[in-house]
Amino acid sequence: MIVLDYRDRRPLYEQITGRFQELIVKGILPKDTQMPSVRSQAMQLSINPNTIQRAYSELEREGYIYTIKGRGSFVADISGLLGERREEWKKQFMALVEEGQLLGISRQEMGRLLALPEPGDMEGKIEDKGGDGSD
Amino acid sequence: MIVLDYRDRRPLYEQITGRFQELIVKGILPKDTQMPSVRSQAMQLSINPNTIQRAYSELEREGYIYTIKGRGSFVADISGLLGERREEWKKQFMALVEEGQLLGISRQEMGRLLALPEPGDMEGKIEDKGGDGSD
Amino acid sequence: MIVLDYRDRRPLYEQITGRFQELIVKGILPKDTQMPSVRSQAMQLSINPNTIQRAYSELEREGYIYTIKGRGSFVADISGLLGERREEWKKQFMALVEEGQLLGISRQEMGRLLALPEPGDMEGKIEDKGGDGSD
Amino acid sequence: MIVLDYRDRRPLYEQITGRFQELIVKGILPKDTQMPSVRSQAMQLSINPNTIQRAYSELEREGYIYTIKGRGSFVADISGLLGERREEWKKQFMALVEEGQLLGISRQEMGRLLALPEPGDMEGKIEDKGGDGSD
DNA sequence: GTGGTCTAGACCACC
DNA sequence: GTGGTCTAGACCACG
Repeated sequence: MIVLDYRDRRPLYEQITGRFQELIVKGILPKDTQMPSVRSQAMQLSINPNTIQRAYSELEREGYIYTIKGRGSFVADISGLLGERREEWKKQFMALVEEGQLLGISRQEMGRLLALPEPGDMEGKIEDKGGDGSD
Repeated sequence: MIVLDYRDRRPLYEQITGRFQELIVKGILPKDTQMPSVRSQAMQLSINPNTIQRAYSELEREGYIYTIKGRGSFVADISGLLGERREEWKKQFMALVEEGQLLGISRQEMGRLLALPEPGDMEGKIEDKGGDGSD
Repeated sequence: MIVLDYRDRRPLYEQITGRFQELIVKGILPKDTQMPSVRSQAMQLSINPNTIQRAYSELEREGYIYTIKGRGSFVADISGLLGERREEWKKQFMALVEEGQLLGISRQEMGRLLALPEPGDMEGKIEDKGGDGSD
Repeated sequence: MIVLDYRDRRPLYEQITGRFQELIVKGILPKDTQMPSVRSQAMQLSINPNTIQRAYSELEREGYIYTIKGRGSFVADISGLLGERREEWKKQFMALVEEGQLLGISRQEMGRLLALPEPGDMEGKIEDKGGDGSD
């Protein structure tokens, strides 16, 4: 379910939280689904349990999962949460847009930025990083 | 040069800084142009000199103008500043866009938000507000 | 037994659950007492049976009542439940108090907050009052 | 400035964030004061830098400090923040109080809880901690 | 030098 | 078994 990209400059824990958020928001992981245990997930990705722990802590702090000590972590009910979050996001977005205009960036230009694919999305492309999987 | 909008919910000093930023960024006020003195500007707008003072302080803090004691305030050289600012802004923008996608907001939807005029911008237009369209 | 307050901003079902919780906690409705049927209660309050249904579901989920299909709903044995709940509540309370102190709110100030009646509490008293003092 | 209490069951990083919050809220550490570096603070307390790192991350997330990479962490301007936080806190407090009343806990009883010294507060008295004033 | 991330391995409390 | 905390030590990017 989770794939790590070591070429991505974002930290691992952030890739993990992002991916799980996506799965939860899209409903692929429904409410109350048990998350993989910290240790099993760490083994499956061949990384340190602490990294998973950190990712899960973030997810819990942001309301995407809830934790019962000794039992595990579970997908939270985000139905109410999402609406609020989106409103909050829109406010921030509009504020940033206005600020950008003050810097002389036109809305048209912003539109072009939106159309851009995310950097790092087509990883293999030009340089390909050479040694990649060396470790 | 500056017009205040008392319907705007933003504080006056913010309207003023915003407007001056725009004028400076667009090159209408070129580098080293002398800014109107605090007192004259205050009189011209019929507001308290403290408000102008605060606006100028903000502008100076943000690097748009510089002040020589006893002489007045002048438009700063923003050629270098602007590039950095824009880069910084773009980073923030792209980060916010990605965050929005995680909340399930499509880039298309963001585009629509961009197309919308900011609220408060057209106050005169829609309701027509009586005679204000005159200017 | 139940009085609705349409001036209250809380949803009706929440007013109902709250009131029943009070009645059960205070022992006015002892263990195994049969609850009014959904339909009769709805009629008595002149509201939609779904609202009562939802209130009862909440009460059941929280352990205040239990339901026997085809027979009705009955007040549960809360003797054990209440102790746990209270302990849990006290933990939360003490945690919140400490957090408040970190924000610079003194315990004395908190005491004053306690002395205040909650807003909206007296609305019913003034006008309607009705049978509330009955027990 | 910071003293750790190993008898306290709270995690170390939480003791540290709490103590710094207090120092910042009380104004003992004014705005823009540089925080001790992660490594120096860790050495001074004889604990692992990761623990300090975690504490500082929390403080930054909560708006008490800001960080400039490669430069250090600094006390943030909390003047605006505090008011909002307190309002938010009061809402939570009043909600919890109401919930407590539903559980049959009187406001008087809550008042008594407020008067209680925090548990773990007196520990130092008995043993006196020995020679802590060393620095 | 600074903060930030990650690993490896340990111990605790909870259920 | 589960999550949560902590240590020790490493490497990175930034300035």
